[in-house]
Amino acid sequence: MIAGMVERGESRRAGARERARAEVMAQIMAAGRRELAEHGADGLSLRAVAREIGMVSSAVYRYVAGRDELLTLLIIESYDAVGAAAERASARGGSAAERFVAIASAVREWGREHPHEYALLYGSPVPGYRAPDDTIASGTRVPAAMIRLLIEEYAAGRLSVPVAEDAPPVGAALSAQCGTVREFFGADLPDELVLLGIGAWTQVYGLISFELFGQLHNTFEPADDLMEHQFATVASRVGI
Amino acid sequence: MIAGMVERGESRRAGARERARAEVMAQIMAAGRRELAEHGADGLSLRAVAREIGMVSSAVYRYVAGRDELLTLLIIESYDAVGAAAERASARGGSAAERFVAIASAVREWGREHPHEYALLYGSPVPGYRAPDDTIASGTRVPAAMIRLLIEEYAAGRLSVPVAEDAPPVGAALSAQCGTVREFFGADLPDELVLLGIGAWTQVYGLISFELFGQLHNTFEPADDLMEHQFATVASRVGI
DNA sequence: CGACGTCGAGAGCAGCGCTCCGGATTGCGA
DNA sequence: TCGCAATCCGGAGCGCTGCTCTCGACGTCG
Repeated sequence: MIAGMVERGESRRAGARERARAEVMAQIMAAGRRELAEHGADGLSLRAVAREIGMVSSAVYRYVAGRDELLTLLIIESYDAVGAAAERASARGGSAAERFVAIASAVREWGREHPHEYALLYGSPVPGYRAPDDTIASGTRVPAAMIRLLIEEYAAGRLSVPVAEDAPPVGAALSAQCGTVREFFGADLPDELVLLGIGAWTQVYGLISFELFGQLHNTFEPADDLMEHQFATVASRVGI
Repeated sequence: MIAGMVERGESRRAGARERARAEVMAQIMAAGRRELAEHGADGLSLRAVAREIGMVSSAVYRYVAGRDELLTLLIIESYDAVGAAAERASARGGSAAERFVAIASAVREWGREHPHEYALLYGSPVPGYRAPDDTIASGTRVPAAMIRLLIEEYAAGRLSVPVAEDAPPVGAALSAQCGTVREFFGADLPDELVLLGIGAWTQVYGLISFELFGQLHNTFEPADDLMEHQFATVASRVGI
């Protein structure tokens, strides 16, 4: 048996057992992904996952601590998926404004293709469930792509700090919080531009969420034109 | 018995039975509100509601068709509550900018006090649950308060249509959708200002949701300063 | 006063998350 | 190579959920 495995090139050091375990784990994740996509976070049933991969429910607990942990794993996976989509969109090039719109559109597109996952990431947090810190690293990829855009433009001198006299002042506490963001990126970006970026991201998020959560029903639906217009407006407001 | 009721001024036409029914219904709603506030939408259990009012679960079905209907009733109630809060804030007077910030702050405050209700209204829609049209009337009260502000300012001639040459054009389809909004209010408001209002509301919603849904964790928390700054920024951007 | 309609209680079904236990299988070291 | 120990899977079971059905009791109205 072991000889056969070695013959097939399966490293004995890797451990056939670990391989099997990894495979089952992958099956669980895949089934969980399917269940999540079809029935949503609330409908994600560990028993259904077990059924789908031909296991009894208690066996799944050997791999996953519980429903919440499976949900967390899927959240991280989804954060990375939408983050990667945003980064790909940004990397496609073009003017800064075009890249910003591309990022926003990519997030929207991903959300339309994975509404349940989007809801899991950006909708109301599942009650009784506190997102562990593991997720925040993956969760910042989308806004990071936007901020990075501003950083690049600012570094290239193509972005000027808005000096509107009626702009609200930035207090010390708020400035310190902006510093946290700046520190995270290890780059220079004035408070005003950090806040401009936050405002842009929150508006994009608000627009996409309104569409996906059905708040635009009976008014701006289909929302393609609205999104295109608003994304462009935000981009021009940012000054890129 | 009936005589006694009549003596106490209880109209016989109203029916003692109907009175009792209304009272039980009120108890169900109150218990549902408590459960919702404490355990969230997912934790809202019809059995727990029944238990709380000293009934067996099946009896509750005489009053409510099911869990979804109870949720819908609570949604409408909550929409009206936050809508009323926004309208009160707007009615407190002040400059247009002050009133706008007051509306946004009122919504934020309401959300902080009723996080589960806010999530139910503006978070991911409960899977498998389609919001009936009953809710949309109540659901538009908050954005309506904001749009109404713009309408008043525009009617008073204190608001000019932004004519930035780099502003994205408004296509025919989008303009028609803006017309729907205009028609709803029965007032005059250029497309550009409608879209400006939509943008303002989506950004305010995005900001509040980010705070309440924990997306600002480890960065802009506490978020009071950020909110104050961003709300003011949005107000000044709208031109009020 | 009687019949009808309403109401609450109870039992029951299927599903859920999760735990515990027993038997089978696997892998590693003696 | 053999045996022990770790690992793993299946089954049973607990308490919870939403929802349905039936039955007895009661109020309401003709």
